[in-house]
Amino acid sequence: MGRTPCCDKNGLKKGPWTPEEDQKLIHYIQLHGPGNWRNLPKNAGLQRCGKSCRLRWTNYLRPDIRRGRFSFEEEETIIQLHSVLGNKWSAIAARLPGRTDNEIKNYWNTHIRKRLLRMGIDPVTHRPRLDFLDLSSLFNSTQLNLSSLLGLQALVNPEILKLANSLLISQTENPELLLQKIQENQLLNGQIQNSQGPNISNNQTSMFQYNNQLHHQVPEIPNCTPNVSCSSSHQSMNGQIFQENMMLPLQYYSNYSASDATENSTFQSLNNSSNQNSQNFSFDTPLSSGIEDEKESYCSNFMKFEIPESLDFDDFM
DNA sequence: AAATGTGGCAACCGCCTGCTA
DNA sequence: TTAGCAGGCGGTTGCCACATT
Repeated sequence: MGRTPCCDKNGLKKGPWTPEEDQKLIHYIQLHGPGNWRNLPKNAGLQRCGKSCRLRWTNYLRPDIRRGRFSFEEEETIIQLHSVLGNKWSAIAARLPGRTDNEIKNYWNTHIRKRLLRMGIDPVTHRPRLDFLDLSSLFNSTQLNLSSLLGLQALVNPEILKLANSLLISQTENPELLLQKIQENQLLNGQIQNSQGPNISNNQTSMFQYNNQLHHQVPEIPNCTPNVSCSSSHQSMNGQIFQENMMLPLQYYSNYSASDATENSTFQSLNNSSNQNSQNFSFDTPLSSGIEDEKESYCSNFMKFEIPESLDFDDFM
């Protein structure tokens, strides 16, 4: 069965919408409501196809659309939902009030996806990409003492491991439950925001305080990207277990913010946080360096993958 | 100042799904 | 049961603004 075009394209306008066209569409929908997109252009006096009108309305003109940069919480939610739903942009958008699937899709492709790649995280699987990591630097680094590295496992916050584990289980066994948890998390974030005012930096600070603890607990390994921490797992090494152990806990994702403004506010927040407790956090790169460098350094600081204690490095070689 | 490169985003394309007759 | 249709969806394109050379 051949798919017939939604409208006769002859004589219909394409390309960017003019303010006049927008006004016509808004006026018509205000009077008659959305729907019946096939007949809408004719009735509204628009030389557009119905599909174009629907897209223009749902992606741009709808009054409940939230314009502007994505908040930190929104970015975090997108990443969490994408790890469960994949490229189901409409499903993700349904859980982000005021955001359209198109907007989220664009934002993912232009900001989040690239950043995950730069961090060595596969944006499809949400797992670290070994092919992106310069593992040789791990072995060639004269400053990396492998035995002491493996001894770090006791320093990893067990709560992080617990959360990562529950996330992994939820993701693989019960995606719906994970979605529910994410929604609960969103509600909680909203409550925190409401109780603390509209400034998201409060929430960011609380989140980063936790990361700061992590950062404090796991000593830096200079000249080693990514930095490596050890899992408390005592499972024997095999491909599957290793891969699952390599699933990143959510905290690692939350260490960046994709929009420039949010990045700046994030770093301000971090900076303030570190000022309040200077022993709790320190940048590898001085804050006087470029923002981009800060971001890279900042991201790499948190690329702390879990490596099973029994990992045999010969398997890699 | 001009040419070129790059990133972001609105909009389009074509396939899929579900409803209806 | 099946054909036809409208609406929805994800992938892709192309334009424009800004950055860089």
